[in-house]
Order: sequence, then structure tokens, then C-alpha cells
Amino acid sequence: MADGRALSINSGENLLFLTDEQLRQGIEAMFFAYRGFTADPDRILDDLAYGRAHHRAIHFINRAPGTTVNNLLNLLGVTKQSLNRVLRTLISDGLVQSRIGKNDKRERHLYLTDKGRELEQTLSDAQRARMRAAYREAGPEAVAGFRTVLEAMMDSEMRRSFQRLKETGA
Amino acid sequence: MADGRALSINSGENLLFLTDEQLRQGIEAMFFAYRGFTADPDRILDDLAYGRAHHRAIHFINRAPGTTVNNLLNLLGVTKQSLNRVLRTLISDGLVQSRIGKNDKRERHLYLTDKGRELEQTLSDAQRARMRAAYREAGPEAVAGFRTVLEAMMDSEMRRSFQRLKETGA
DNA sequence: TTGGAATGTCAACAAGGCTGACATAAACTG
DNA sequence: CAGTTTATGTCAGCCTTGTTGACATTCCAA
Repeated sequence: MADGRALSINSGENLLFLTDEQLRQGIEAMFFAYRGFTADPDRILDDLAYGRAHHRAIHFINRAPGTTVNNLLNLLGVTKQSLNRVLRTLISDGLVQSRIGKNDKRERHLYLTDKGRELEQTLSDAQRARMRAAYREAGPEAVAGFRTVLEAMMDSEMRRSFQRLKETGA
Repeated sequence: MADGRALSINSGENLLFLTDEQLRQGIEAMFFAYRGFTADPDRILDDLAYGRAHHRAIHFINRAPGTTVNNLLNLLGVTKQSLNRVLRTLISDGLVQSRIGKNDKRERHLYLTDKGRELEQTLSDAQRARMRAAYREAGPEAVAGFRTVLEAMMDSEMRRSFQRLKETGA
């Protein structure tokens, strides 16, 4: 309860004291960094009358072409109604193609069209540019630590999704 | 453009190759981790009919008691109208107190009430618990890297805000 | 003292979450 | 084969939290 509470951690040779203040700084860093993280794509999307939800859908369809709607909404952590609204506009705008499943005809498999891939490229170029600059500024050891802490912060279910995607892409 | 594009960075003794794939993994890690980061407070807020916006306001008012509305909306990066709606409910629910400025009567200075501090404590306890677990799992060197990369990812304006808050709290 | 700048409030709208209800088609099961 | 479950889509309606526009108050400087 008290603000000065500390927790000691044995970390090999070091002893790390995690005060509430240090944790709070981490929390605030996450908040401000996430704003920066989304800022560049957000600007691009604004001009196209799309939002972050469209970006997320496009990102993961590009990442896992042929994924089903169900798969995608688990990944994104939203309801099918929410996702459907976004997909409908992307399909009718010709950025995403929905193909009925070959084995299971209930399923819809999602693919980016050329136009969709083009937008994906534009968005991820912008986002990667910031990421690259940050990685560069921080250096490789910091980057390794960054990734380790982020993974530790995920819910176990998301961590599994993340791992699966890593294997796919590598 | 090609997926195999790499950028070499001279990092002391090492040579780090930042492929698009590595950057994309960082992007996805940010996405999944942020979900985890907000999940615990979100659950608490749901029961109280508050949202993330209320949490953010409460957090920063606690962090900088007596801050003005203008100050706060710069920190949060939203419009004054958006913030005002949140503040109105917090004030009428007796979590936040708004005092008219002594020197400049246009300004409102914001403070948490006892009740407000109580909720802040509950929310930040939950968020810190996850942070603490993640830090613990990752180890102190990873934590340092984590913080470094996050700072490098912020817009310069946010980085200044972040620095200012760090000095205040320490 | 008057006009502009700063600050905050109210109203209305849009995006994108959510739930509930329901339709369809396909797959599975007894 | 009949009945149930699963995957998907759609409609309606709600909430939160962004946005702009209009406006009141206060301060300050010409």
C-alpha cells in the first residue's frame, strides 16, 4: 500500500529493487511509447477514412494470408460483429478478398488484393521506420531486453499467438 | 521494398541486422503486450462503468496534483472537450476535485479526493502487479533495454513530458 | 477600455468497441 | 437421416471516447 514499498529480486549477481516509482515509470513509458508507435500509421489512415481497426485487420491478413475470420478475430481480440464491419468496408473497397473455404465451405479465407498489399506496405513502412530508428538509437542489447519484457507482459494466450506468428514469418 | 531488406548497424563489437521481419516482430510484440498492459485495469473499470480514459485522467492527476485541465490534455493528447466529459463524471462522482485558480481564475486545478486516491491505488496496484511480474521474469538488464527502446519510440514532445514526470516522481 | 488569447463548458456527431437476436449453410453425431 | 453444433454474416441498438463548432468567462496588452 505504501508508496515506498520495494520488492527485491535476485538476478544473478545483481539485486534489483523494484520500487513502485520504477514500475510507474515503466507504465508511463508504455503509455507514451504506444502513442508514438501508432502515430505514423494513424496519420496515413486518417486521409483514407480508415482507422486503427482497419490497419490491424490488414496487418494480420498480410501476415497470415488465407486466414479465416474466426482466426482473425481471436488474434485481434474483438467480436465478429466489430471485425465484420471493418472487413465489409475493406472488401467493398477492394483491399481484401474473401474466398469460401475449399474443404469447409462455411469458412471464409481472407487475402489482400494488390491494392490491399500496397496500403499494407505504406502503413508498415511508416511504422517500421519509427521502430528502426528506435532500435538503432537504443542498440542491440536494449532491443533484446525490450522484446523479452514485452513477451513477459502478454497474457499467455497472446504469447502463444505471438510465438506462432514468429515461426510463420521466420 | 523486398522482404529480405536489411539494415546494418554498427553496435560496438556486434553488427546488428535489422530485417523487416525482425521489425515486424517488434511491432506485433508491442500490439500484444499493450493488450496485456491494459487488461487488468480494464477489468476493474468495467465493473465501475468507467473506461480507459477515466483511468488515464486519474493516473496523471494523482501523479501531478493541482495540474490544470490544459496541462492534462496536453499530457493525454486528447481534445479539451474529450477530457472534459471524463472529468465531469469523475467530479460529479466525487473522485476528483476541481479548484478555481488563485492567480488565474480561468484555470481549474485538479486533485484526487480520498475516494479518487482509493480507486487510483486499486488500478495501479493491478497494473503494477503485471509489470512487476514481467520485470521479474525478464531480469534487470532486459528491463533497462525495455525502457531505453520505449523512450526512443516516443515523439520528442512526449519524451519531454515523460522526462518531466520522471523528475517529479523521483 | 476594448479586443484578442487562453481556458473551460455544452452540444452534436463519428468510429469502433460491445451485446442480443437471428439466418444460413455446412459439418458432425447418434 | 434427423438433430445439433459450428462458422459466418447481418441487423439493431447501446456505450465510450474521439472529433468540431459554438459559446462564456477571464486575463492581458495595446
